[in-house]
Amino acid sequence: MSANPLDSPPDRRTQILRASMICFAKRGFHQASMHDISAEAGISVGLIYRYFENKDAVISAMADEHKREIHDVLERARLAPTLLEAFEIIFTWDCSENSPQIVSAFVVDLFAEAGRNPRVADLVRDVARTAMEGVTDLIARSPEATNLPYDLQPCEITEMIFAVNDGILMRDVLTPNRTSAERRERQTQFARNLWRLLFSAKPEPALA
Amino acid sequence: MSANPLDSPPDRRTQILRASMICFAKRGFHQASMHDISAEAGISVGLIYRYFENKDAVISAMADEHKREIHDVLERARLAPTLLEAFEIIFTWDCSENSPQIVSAFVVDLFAEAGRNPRVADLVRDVARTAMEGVTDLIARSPEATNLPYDLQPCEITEMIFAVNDGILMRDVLTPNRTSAERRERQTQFARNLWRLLFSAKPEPALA
Amino acid sequence: MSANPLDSPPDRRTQILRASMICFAKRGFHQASMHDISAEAGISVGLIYRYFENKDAVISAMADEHKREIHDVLERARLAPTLLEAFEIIFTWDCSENSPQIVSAFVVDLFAEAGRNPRVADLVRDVARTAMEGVTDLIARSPEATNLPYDLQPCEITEMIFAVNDGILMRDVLTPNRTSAERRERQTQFARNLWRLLFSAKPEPALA
Amino acid sequence: MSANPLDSPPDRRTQILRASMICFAKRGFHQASMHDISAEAGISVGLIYRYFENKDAVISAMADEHKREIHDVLERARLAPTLLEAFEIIFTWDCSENSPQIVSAFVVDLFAEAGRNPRVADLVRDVARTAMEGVTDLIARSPEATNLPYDLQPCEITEMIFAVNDGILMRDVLTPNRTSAERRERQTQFARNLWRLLFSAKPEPALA
DNA sequence: AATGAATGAGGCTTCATTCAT
DNA sequence: CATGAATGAAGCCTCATTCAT
Repeated sequence: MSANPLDSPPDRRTQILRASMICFAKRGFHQASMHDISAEAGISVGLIYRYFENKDAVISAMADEHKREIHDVLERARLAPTLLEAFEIIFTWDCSENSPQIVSAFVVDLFAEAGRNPRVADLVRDVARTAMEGVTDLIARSPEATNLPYDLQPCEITEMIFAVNDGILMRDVLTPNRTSAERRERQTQFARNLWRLLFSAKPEPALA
Repeated sequence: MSANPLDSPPDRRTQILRASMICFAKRGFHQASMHDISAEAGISVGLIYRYFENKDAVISAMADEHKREIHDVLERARLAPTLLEAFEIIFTWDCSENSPQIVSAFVVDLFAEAGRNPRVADLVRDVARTAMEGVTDLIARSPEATNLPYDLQPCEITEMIFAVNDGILMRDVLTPNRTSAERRERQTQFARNLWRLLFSAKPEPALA
Repeated sequence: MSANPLDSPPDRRTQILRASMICFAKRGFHQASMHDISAEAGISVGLIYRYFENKDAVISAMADEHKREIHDVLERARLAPTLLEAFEIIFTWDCSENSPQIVSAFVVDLFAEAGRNPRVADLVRDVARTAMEGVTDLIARSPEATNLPYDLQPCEITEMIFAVNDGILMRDVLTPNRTSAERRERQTQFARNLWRLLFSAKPEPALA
Repeated sequence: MSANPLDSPPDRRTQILRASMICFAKRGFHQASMHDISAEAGISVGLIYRYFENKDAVISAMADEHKREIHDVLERARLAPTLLEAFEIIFTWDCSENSPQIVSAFVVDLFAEAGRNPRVADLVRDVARTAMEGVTDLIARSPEATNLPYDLQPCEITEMIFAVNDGILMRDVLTPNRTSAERRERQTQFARNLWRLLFSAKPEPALA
């Protein structure tokens, strides 16, 4: 087809996973057919099976991708100069893509699938655990958290953060028309509000 | 089977919806077959079609049930003597059933479905809007919220509450073995922590 | 379709197995598609799965039918007045059907399948063992066999009989155009020849 | 892979056919995939198509091989000093290979295939006819058969021989664990027994 | 009101075959 | 000569839905 070495073996796996993400977000794991995926990827159905053993393997690979992405986000959050900025990175992790609603739809489906498919459940649990450990550590090492408000345990704070974060994501499937920028703006606001509630003794004068 | 007029048509609709809830939680909307539901309900497949036009109608009816349940919860929350107690009612609304993991699995799937099925999306959005209005009103009328912390808007507070609430629920699918009591305990704690963050200038001396 | 109680529930299982026999003989177990079978039976594909778990189960059921048929043949042979007549019954067991080539094609495929499918192999082995025990017993109790020729063991005689019988059947797939009567005639001749070789000290004056 | 001219094209056809024999015996003609064959032969799928037009051509070529082998066996039988030895050669033709069960599984499948594939049927029929002519001739020219027992025609004797021979082979698929030596021993015994029944007026004193 | 046999479209997967390299 | 990525038709099986009883 093309002799361009840049796309010659266009990394089929990635190509298929990208198409799968779109289809899964649009129709759900089990409503998306292998034909949907192949059409979205612009390849034949059979070719998918050269790269994935079966449909479940595609789902698992997507979960793996998700895991990797969350790890990247955590890494970036760790490098942030302030805890507030780390919060902002974490709360907007799904807004870098062109179509953020794809990410939220996918993740909600991923959790739904985790409720039934043990292989997926293990993966998602693993992601959740690692992410929480990372954030707990982040907080523990940050100056803002030297004297935590009230008697909240660090892990309680982390749980609160992730609950808010996942709750936003879950509700996002209800407003699919928000642009990436709007979403980012909104989620940044959540990050700041939560940060203030948690670490700020007094209201900030002028942040937003 | 039975000619006993007391249980003869024991509200078939409810019977079917109850069975559907179990099947949907166990396998997901689209993985649960009509046969699964009929078997769980102990009736024949054909009978379901006498009460519901098709499978989608069952899903919509379940969403309706959910709407009604959330309305009940809000009503109970409205009657609570204090805002903290209202919080506790809201945060533990899914813990009254015998098998709370059924509720969380169902709701996560409901949101996932809302991302694709406009009919379901409208319903869930409507539930969400009504619930948020109710809670915003609850807060506005409560003495604790006379002077809100920082510069948070009432609707921002409500969004935070629902984000936390939905986030907990979403993550609950990962820990299916928690008992109803454990879940209730945990979610009550979230309610209290969030309440303190939002409305308490100082740490409470002895609440738990 | 029909209110005739004789065919009202036309014993779907039997109907499916009869169609399967035809399809399997015509195309082989694995070349015959479920669609072929359903078309031959005049029903839909899905209906087959109400009576058989999957295609393998159909094959196994056919093997079971075969087992039952062989048992019947043995029973009839046991009741025969003379050993020669028993031989004739055994050697022509596959000639009662309208289309005897169907039986031979099926059985050869059954043995081929037995070479790979352990479940089928067990069944066929079981049939073979039972049949040989029956024939060995038949011979042992027959007057013709009081003094066996040479030093042949009863089981060696039985093995010879079954080898000849199966060999005829195997070669029959090469001459599919023989009528049932021709086949019966031919196989009867084999029975008589083998009987004479085994039990007759001298040539029979006028049998054929 | 290798530039060594000695093994570079190590008679690809033979290599492919040898691999096919193994795969066909193991899984049957139609269950064995071209990929199975290529893997067994240690080459790529595409290469098979350089030597064979399609899968059917491989099957036909295997049938051809079979024909050639049977011709060889007949030739060797013809050169045997006595008819009994000729019998023994014929009855053990499939025992020279390392894995005799491969041969029997293959031949049973070949006959099954002959029942459907006319091209294969013609080939197998041709083999059968030639072989029978050869053996009939062998018997006609042998001193043992000067005065045949009873009133058996030479061709009837030949048919009996081949029936026994094929019957043994067919049943062999049920006992796949016999060694080559055991199989040879057993089939030699059949040869002797049949020989005695056919040509020996009296039991042999001490042959086995 | 209730059953469950029956249908057939559609999903997942395999595999013979081709072809660019 | 040799590879193996790619295709797409076809096979097995499921399941929402209907309908005669």
